[in-house]
Amino acid sequence: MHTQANAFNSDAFNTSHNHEHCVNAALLSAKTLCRDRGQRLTPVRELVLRLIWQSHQPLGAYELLPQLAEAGFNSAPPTVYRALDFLQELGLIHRIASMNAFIGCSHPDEAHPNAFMICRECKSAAELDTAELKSALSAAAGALGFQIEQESVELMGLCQHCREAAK
Amino acid sequence: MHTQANAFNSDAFNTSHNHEHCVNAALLSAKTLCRDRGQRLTPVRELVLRLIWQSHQPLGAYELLPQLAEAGFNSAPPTVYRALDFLQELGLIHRIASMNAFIGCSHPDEAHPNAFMICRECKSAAELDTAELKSALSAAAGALGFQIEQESVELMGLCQHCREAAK
DNA sequence: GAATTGGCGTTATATTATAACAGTACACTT
DNA sequence: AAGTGTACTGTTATAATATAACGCCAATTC
Ligand SMILES: [Zn+2]
Ligand SMILES: [Zn+2]
Ligand SMILES: [Zn+2]
Ligand SMILES: [Zn+2]
Repeated sequence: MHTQANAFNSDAFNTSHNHEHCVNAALLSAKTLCRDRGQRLTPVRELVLRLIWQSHQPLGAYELLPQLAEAGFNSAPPTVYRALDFLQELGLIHRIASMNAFIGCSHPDEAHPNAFMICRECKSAAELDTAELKSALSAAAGALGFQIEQESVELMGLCQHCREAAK
Repeated sequence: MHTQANAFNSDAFNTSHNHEHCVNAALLSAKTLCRDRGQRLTPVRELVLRLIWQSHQPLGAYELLPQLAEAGFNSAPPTVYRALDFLQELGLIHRIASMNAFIGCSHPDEAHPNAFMICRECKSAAELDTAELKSALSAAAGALGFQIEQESVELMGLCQHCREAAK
């Protein structure tokens, strides 16, 4: 079963759901967010967002290009990077620095750290719930006088699914 | 004052010390570690390690090339990347993915997560003490059935030094 | 000292990302 | 509706980061 509520619960590792629902919910939410902020979710941007959301695995910019071409858009790097920058600035996607790849944000309306679990087996990535994590980070850094402005947490490992499959 | 003990206390933000001591201690420690593991700290590798340690700021591979050339080594990318890979595998340096850059490890003898604070002002980076952090991460990820194998934490912000200077 | 291994030099190329400028669509004013 | 400015996109070129592949030499092993 799959409700809008859990479309945003970061459970990308559970692949046994109708992911099209997630994608549609994310697009709807993105449209609202853009309207609220006076930004335009143009066709290229919307397509890029859809393509990224369709994948549970972070996608590289150059993986998107052929799909843009297929949809009749210009498929030169600047096109996709511009869309990615826009989506990132609005908090609709995150960049996974260790992979040079991008993935949809599961709760773009609230400010939160960039924190992901990435499965080495299925390559899926899911956002980490970060209320407690954030305070642990602040405490650790604050003890050394460091004031955090932006977090990036990327945890590599095995998701539950792949762990069970490996047994 | 500056003892070997605090050469490894991660306080890269405190620039008011004789950093040459840190560098020498790191090189000495690297030599021991290599000998123990039957690895060779060749001249190129040693120079790369020294260059990286000399900087409190993470250095990119291509920043090292001219300095290798100056020292009479080949200065093509593969040379420096091979040295960097070697040093990384031995845990002597860390890669900061969000910056495509490398920095010396302040405690290469003990296994630990890749966790850094990076100052946006002075660009210095310092390792985070991670005993508690690690358990916070494991707890957060474990609650979702994710088994962490490798951590990467990169915190951007302002170090104490720059924070005080900004007042 | 022959064979094997590991490290380096070298050339070429892959991958990721941005600069710069021209044209086009949209939003806003009048 | 026409004019005007702005934001978005197309296009070409190039920068920045990283790796593949191969051959040579030096060290280690047998
Ligand atoms: Zn998010
Ligand atoms: Zn998995
Ligand atoms: Zn370290
Ligand atoms: Zn600073």
